[in-house]
Amino acid sequence: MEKRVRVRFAPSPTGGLHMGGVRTALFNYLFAKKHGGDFILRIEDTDQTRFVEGAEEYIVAALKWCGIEPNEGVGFGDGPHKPYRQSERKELGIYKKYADKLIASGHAYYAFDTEEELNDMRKRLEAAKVVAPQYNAVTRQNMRNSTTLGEDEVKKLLAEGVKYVVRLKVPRNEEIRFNDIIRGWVTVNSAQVDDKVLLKSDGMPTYHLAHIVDDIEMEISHAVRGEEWLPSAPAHILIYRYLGLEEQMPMLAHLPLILNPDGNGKISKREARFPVFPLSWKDPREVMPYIGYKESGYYPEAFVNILALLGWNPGNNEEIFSVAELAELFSFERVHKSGAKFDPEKAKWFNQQYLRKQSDEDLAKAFKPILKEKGYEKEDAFMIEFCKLVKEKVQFVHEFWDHGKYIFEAPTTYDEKVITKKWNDTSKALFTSVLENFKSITDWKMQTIHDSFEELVKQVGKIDMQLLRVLITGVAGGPQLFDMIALIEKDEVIKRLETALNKL
RNA sequence: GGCCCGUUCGUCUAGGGGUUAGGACACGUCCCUUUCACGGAUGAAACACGGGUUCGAUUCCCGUACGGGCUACCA
Repeated sequence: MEKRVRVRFAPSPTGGLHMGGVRTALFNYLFAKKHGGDFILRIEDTDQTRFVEGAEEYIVAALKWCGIEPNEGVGFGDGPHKPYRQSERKELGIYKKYADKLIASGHAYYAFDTEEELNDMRKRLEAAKVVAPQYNAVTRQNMRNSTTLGEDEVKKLLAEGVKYVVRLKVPRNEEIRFNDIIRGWVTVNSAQVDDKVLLKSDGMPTYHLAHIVDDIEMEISHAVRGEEWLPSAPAHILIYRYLGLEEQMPMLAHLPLILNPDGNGKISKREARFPVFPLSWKDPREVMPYIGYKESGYYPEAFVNILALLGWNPGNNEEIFSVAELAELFSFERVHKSGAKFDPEKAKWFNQQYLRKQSDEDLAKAFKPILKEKGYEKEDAFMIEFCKLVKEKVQFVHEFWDHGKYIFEAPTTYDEKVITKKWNDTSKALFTSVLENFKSITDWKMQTIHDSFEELVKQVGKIDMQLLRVLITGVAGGPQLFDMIALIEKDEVIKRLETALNKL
């Protein structure tokens, strides 16, 4: 029988969750949805030295904003496998049990080496031109551990409470093969794998032990994680094997990385000239907060859509997908092997697509507080009409201001290019007649203004529309001219025309 | 350095033994609009290189180059 699909997103709370992490969470979520399975949030807080205040809360909030909510785990309700925080699970003795089992079966051992001794070992190996110094089948023979020390000595050290770690006893030369859903068969020789620390001297498990124990105990069916874990996967295979759990081992899927748009390498929060966090993140160790996608004006649906198409696509030419559609379409077979450079320009385009789907009413509602900040308040009908007029020019709601502020504010300067090119001796008389014409209009509606203007043109000849636009708004471009004039309202238009005629 | 993974327009990608190698973003031109944008049309733009295998390779295999990841009592 097929195992029930149970996947997990298992970040460590060492900082804000960035877009790479969100994408990993997303792919887990989509896979779970697709197969009617479970999606779990597990917090891997086994490194006490790297714990960052607020990180866990941030992870939960970010997932909520993105709409990719786990149905089990920290912040989303306990399931049958609680607790979901590894520090709490450690207190329950869960990991030690497994470590002891490995020691008992001879697949792990105690190591008493101090930091200095480890450093000395590396220095010695480097001096001897060993290419990759590591604690392994060869070097462990010269170190202080339970494979070299006598049984009595080990017992004595343990009884004395001497600090120790538990290391995995990796064989000297053995082919390790595993089948990655995305990458296919990967083969590594165990000589490349070091004797990984399983239990640290503070009693905490390392990632290597903890995630395996938890994946087994939480009945995880697929371990979906970033490519950076590929090199340590062989060690993980060994742990499952030595625990006698190879049969229950989750399927492995290593996701390609999201790379920097310029230059290369993994996306880094420091260098990026675009947001890397879903929500703004204030690191307690740093002064400046990092602005997020949310604060930059992105819709969560757009953000998720962008992420989904980084390293995956459905195989057709479509690009706009809701989360539900993505869940329907998703499969690991269509996930790439190679990393994807993130393109901030295309990200904006995605947001624009989602903005256009919004109703004028919703856009008006969203823009209202921004306008208020600028010092203007207008009734709803006005706002809706305004958004309708300007929406096709913007990618973000806050851009309504940049592209439409002249509707609220009279111009202080006039587009020089247009004025130099088009303003001449006859202009003043011409636009004075426009002013008079406008003054005579009683029914200030787009069609009426337009018709009246047409009549005037018949009498006085061609009037430059762009010049008219510049006199009223100061800028050369903008939305449909007569729609805009109607929106600005009669008194204001007349006032602006008078001012312009005086100034020019 | 070593190991692992990868490589189709600038970027995201489709495709896959025989194609005019398709789409999207960005860019150019034109049309629409008495403006800008939207929209439409169109252009420029790619199979990293070298060897095989094959009647035929961008597609399969092997090398090389390049890129990335890992190389901690971090995840």
